[in-house]
Amino acid sequence: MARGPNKQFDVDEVLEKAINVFARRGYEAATMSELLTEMGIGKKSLYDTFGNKESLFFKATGRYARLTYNDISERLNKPGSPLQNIRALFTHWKEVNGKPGSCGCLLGTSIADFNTDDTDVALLMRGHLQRVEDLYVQTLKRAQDQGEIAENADVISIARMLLCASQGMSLLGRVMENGEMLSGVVDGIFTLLDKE
Amino acid sequence: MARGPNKQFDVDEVLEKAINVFARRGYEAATMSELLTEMGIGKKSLYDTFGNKESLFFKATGRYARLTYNDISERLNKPGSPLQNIRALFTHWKEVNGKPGSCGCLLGTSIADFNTDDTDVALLMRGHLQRVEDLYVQTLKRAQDQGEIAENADVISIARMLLCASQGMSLLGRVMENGEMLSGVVDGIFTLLDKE
DNA sequence: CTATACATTGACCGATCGTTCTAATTAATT
DNA sequence: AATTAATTAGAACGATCGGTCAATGTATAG
Repeated sequence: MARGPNKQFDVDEVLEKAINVFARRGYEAATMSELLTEMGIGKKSLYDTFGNKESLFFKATGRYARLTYNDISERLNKPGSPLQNIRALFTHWKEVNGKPGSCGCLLGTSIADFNTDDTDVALLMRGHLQRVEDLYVQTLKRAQDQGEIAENADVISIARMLLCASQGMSLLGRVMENGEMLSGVVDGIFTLLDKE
Repeated sequence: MARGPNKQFDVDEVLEKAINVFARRGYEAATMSELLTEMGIGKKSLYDTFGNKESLFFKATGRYARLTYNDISERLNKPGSPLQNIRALFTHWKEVNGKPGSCGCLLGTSIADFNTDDTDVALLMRGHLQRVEDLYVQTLKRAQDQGEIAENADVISIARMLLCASQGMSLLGRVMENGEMLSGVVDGIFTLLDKE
């Protein structure tokens, strides 16, 4: 009950909790009561700090996109084989999304859930997807330089296929109870990609 | 205002309208008023015929799954090259999902939106995905028989990859305004698959 | 010490949600 | 002609939604 002139909670920390709720329940289904309980802060604090629900969602997706991009970037830019880095990334996602109760990618589920007509959220998502696509392109080009895939391979198309598959994986992970399906997906991609 | 003892509307026809609303807005965001307006029937008729919102959604997804399965089956079982049939199917989806304002696959968006914890809807979705996977497997096996892909190719994994990619496509189609991205996805898949 | 900024709880708001129900109406059946 | 099944519009329901506000308390800054 009242803690003085400094915020008594870490903004990023409670935003992380909000991300979890939105990812698990979806934008519409997530109620403010749920968010409040999970975030563990007062109603007034929430509205003062994050604005209304849509604004909170925008901040949550923004943070999620930033963190996700950094994570992908780090994993793809590890030293060694670029192609193996891609494979390791997808294997990582297979494990994360294959767990029972996995919620998938907040951005992916939000594309389906949030009305993306022409709001800021839609722009945020397009920008994120574009940047991740670029990460794949750069990595695939390095794979070309190292002779891992064919010189004349269409890296942009392959990058887009990877982007698409990653979203599909997080979606399928939500509904399939065992990770078997996702293992197959990754195998399917790389039995093909390894032949390049 | 009152039309006698026979239903004055075609059940499947208004269910089709409901499918559109759910696909466009998502389960939670779609309100009964919206559904009523779009379906063009009275409130009592709706509740008498379809039960409550969840039951209506279940019937809508059921019909959608059935129609989708039949469409896929028909396209994959056309005479000629099985591999080309798969490619034609994905090219078709590229065009459908690439259109501005496309809503994507009702089942895909519902996976993200509807709470799939352990309801009938989740079972319906798993069953549908499994059946479509089987369609791909059968088609890929025929492609093997005809020497279109390698004898030792892991057709189950490739089938799962295709299933995953198709869901990713319908998701990306919702948020990307131009079909360029999806064209790349299809090209990416088949530049790889053609090498098998 | 005083003032200020931030916190908390909880009551409260109007709007809308999904749903039920009543009343009136119509057309086919018997 | 009477009955029955299906329709419609619309009133009304309690619940819950997102959001606001007032009252109160507390730690820091000057």
